[in-house]
Amino acid sequence: MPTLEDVARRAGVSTATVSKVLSNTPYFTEETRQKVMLAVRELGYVPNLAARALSSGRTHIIAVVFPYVFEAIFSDPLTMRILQGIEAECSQRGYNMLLSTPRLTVDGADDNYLQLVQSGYLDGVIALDSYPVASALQPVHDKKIPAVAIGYHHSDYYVRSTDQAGGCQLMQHVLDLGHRHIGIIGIPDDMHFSASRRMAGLREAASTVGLELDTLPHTYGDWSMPSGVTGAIHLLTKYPNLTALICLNDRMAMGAIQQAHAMGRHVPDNLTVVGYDDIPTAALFAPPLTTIDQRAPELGQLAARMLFGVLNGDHPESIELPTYLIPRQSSARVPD
Amino acid sequence: MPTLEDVARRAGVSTATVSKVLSNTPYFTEETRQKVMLAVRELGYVPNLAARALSSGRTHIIAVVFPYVFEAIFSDPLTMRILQGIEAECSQRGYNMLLSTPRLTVDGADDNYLQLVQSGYLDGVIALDSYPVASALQPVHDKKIPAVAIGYHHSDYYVRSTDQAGGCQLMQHVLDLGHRHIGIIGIPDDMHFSASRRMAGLREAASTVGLELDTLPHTYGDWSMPSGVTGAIHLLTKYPNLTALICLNDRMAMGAIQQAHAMGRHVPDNLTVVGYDDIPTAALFAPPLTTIDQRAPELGQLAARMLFGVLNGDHPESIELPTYLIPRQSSARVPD
DNA sequence: CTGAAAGCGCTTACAG
DNA sequence: CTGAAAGCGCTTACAG
Repeated sequence: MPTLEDVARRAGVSTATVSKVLSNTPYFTEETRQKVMLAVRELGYVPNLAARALSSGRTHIIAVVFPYVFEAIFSDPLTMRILQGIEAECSQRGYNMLLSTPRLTVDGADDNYLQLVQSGYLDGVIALDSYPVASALQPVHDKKIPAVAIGYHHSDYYVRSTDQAGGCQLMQHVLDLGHRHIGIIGIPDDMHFSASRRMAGLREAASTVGLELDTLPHTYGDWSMPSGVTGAIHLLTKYPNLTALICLNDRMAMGAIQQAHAMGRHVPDNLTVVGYDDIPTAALFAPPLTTIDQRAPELGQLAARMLFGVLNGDHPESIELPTYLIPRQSSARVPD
Repeated sequence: MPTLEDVARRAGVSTATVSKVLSNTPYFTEETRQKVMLAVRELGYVPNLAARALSSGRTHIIAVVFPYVFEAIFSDPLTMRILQGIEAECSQRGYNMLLSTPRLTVDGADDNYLQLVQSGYLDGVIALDSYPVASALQPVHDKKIPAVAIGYHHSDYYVRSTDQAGGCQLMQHVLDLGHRHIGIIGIPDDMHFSASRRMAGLREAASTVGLELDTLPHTYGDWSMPSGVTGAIHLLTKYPNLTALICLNDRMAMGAIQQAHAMGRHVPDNLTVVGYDDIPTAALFAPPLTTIDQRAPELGQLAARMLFGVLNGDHPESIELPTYLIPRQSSARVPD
């Protein structure tokens, strides 16, 4: 492979000149620039990024950190849509995206991840930071690498969805349809910040009609569809008079609906089931799911944009994205 | 950050010694090793990967290349499951995964991608290489970077699914149920190798009962669920006597089923619809989808394992993974 | 506007 | 078994 030096020799200038021309420093005669660019083209020169990284301290690599906690993140459509938003922004800016999926426990992240963070490979980090168990960004902050959190851990820069407002909208919708016998399929307490905020939203809305959330039948899942099945079995068996099920994400809602049908309940005539996230399948499920859109791709894109801002020395404002109720056919008025 | 030199000074040895101890070269007294490791720990030393990359020529980064052709790859569950398989293997081996999503056209891949490939950042590449329009691996091969293809373009090392056999199984299943009025929702010719192989499989099985595939009603989609809806509208309107629809992937099949229901056809009593891929939602759809399992995570994992083999100087055998028919409730005997 | 030279932090023959 | 020294391919003050 041709090096900077080869280019310099061919163009009849110094390596310093080539380097500066290539990095678009001003103050060069048009003639010099031409000579250099010609040599670059003739030689098919491409800079060696490792060398550039070592001498400049910038790698043009950012890490996207999606910790493993509950289960395979790759089967979570929501995560993937966030990733999509980040990717769009990175590829446009010519940054490379290192996908890191550390295992996160109370002891922190795994060693591979820690090594990566300290390796000097990363110009910046975007992390899903929603697990109270530990902050994926802690080691990143320690190393003073520019970072933006998607979530609730402490971080100078973050984007997040207004989860509480979303929970509120969801409960309000169910209440507006006249339901009072409502079951909840949630996430174990203190396992997930967003889930806790959504619960807080449910509680807030419930209290406006004098309903105490903690008195409602509830059970826990792990975001997966099978856990929605299990949750529905539990709730519908023990509390057959329930007329509505609120699930903290769409996949659990889809599992719950499937199970409800298997148990002879018809959604929505006989049972209202609502979800959260508006993943792509939600609209296409039978019946189409009433849910909350939290604009996942936008979340990712804004996080990336914010990181690039920080990388440029800006101090962007952190962002809270609003949520939107998407009423579809899985919810209906309570039967008389 | 402490450097190798700091460690050497503290341990009272040379940098060469530290470097060799850390890379597990043999021939060191236990005492030396101890001294070095102690200094490493005391200083919290972590190697600078850019420096290591520059001097050793190895970056410990592999690129996972998923080209954009049809649409957002991140909403394709199949792609995500392949990624999951690759990730599992990489994280176990301590390799970092750079996710690259070039735009692929007849003119080849975009410049960012080309630059990346030539940058010296990549120890190896795994690429989805199924688009006849261009090989994502061409520039990688040109640069002589170790690579494995998931797909059909020419490559020394590849993994792929036996798509033709899968197509065959699928058609056979439909024929076994007595269907002869069969519509096909496929992919435009020569747009996707796997799709073409699956079609070849359909043709092969059809011919065993004297059915000529090209005489069957067919239409094209783009893998997406909405394109399955459109395809079903077209086919069911123009050929109301169809008793079965074969779709080349699950998402189009789900779209088709939804549309069939909207048009008053009942699946499977009144219409059989089958898909391909066995994505996670397939089992949970209403009705659960009859489909072909092509073991996507395994595909990814084997590709990664193969790449690491090549990186170690092996010459692993390329692999074809078998497919499995998964009969569920979206297919049934043709009504009398 | 351009260049000489040091330096980024490692690894790797080569000696001993 | 250990070390001195060159070299990987860039960038960046510093001079001029």
